[in-house]
Amino acid sequence: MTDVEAAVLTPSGRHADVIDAALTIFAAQGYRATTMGDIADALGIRAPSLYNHVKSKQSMLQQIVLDAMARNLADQKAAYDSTRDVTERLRRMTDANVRFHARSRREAVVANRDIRYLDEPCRSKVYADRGVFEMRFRETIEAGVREGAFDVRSANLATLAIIEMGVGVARWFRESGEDSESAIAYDYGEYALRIVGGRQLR
Amino acid sequence: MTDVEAAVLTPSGRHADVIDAALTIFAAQGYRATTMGDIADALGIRAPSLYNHVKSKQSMLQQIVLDAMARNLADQKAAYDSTRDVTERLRRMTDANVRFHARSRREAVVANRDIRYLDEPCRSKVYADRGVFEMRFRETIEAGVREGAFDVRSANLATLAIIEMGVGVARWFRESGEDSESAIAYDYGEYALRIVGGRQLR
DNA sequence: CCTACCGATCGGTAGG
DNA sequence: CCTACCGATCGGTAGG
Repeated sequence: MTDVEAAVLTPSGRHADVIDAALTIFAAQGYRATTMGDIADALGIRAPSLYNHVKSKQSMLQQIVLDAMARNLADQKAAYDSTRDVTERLRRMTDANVRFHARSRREAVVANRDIRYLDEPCRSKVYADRGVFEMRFRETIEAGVREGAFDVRSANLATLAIIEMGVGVARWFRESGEDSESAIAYDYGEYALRIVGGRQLR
Repeated sequence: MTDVEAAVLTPSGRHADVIDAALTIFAAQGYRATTMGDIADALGIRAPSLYNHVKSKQSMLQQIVLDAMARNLADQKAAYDSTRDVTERLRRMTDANVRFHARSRREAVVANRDIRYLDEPCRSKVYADRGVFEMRFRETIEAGVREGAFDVRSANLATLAIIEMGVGVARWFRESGEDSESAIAYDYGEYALRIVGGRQLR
């Protein structure tokens, strides 16, 4: 790397480095139990130096959670828009949710566990996003029941069960584990269709 | 209540009152964000007075989590031992897990979210208990696959999906909600059988 | 990016 | 069950 490249990359890249270190430590220890000193240690600097790159501890949490929620919602919307068949739509939304929780484990853990420490209006925004997220599953399952493609007593309960099993992936997934992200996403897509009583591939 | 009854009940009942107040506030705010002053406020006393009833903030967390884990494990074991039919066994264990997470919402939230703040050797004990808990599901599903009662690619993935959807109940269940504890327990029992490809009642 | 430091908060103890 | 208080920690600022 030339000096010019370093001069250009370092100022902009440093912010991302700080956020990434914060993300790792927030996920491992919890937001409230993480000190600015912990984050600084991970970067080999002193705590006050962090304030050259981020505004506050709270601002890091907000960036992490808002960005993660936006990505999960965008992936879900792409899955939703990719087909008009309810069976395929439910499978693809479940697949997207599982992949998000496998790829963005740290973000998912922090967003779910530390959402309560978000200052307003950020916290309300995240709850609202979550409502939209749930609604797309619920409406898809309700549509499937109306069309006769699915057979389940409560679309709401099925929605919550399908979402929660995907959220759980963030808690135990390891890159080095027995099942690949794709294997898990595929199987969980099948589970979702089984839960709602829909037709499956296998 | 007579004075004698009050004299007998108050000293022993006070410890339980403190734990219950701590449990409510731990669940709402998180262990690290809860101060001894918060718990004292809920009881109408001053923070130092709490130490007449409990040893420390940490000891309250340990009692709450250890007790909850023991109850969930005991309920699961009763379900496991109540039948030798794998289908009925899986249904009943799922039912017990859902009922635990609906009845002991606060305990479940604290146990799952704040387990990392448990001092050793308590933390290791809880992880070990969790291993036993998972193993009973895994073995039941594996047995069902061997017997031909279930049809699922990965017993491990099905185990995690079934457990996690039950854990999720603690996050949204309300006594006043649309579905009763029994309705949810029943439907989730069906979901579990559907996930593993087993026969269902409906 | 650093050192020095401030104001606030917290778990727990002393002593009654 | 209380008041008074201690030692430690923390997020953030000043000033360089």
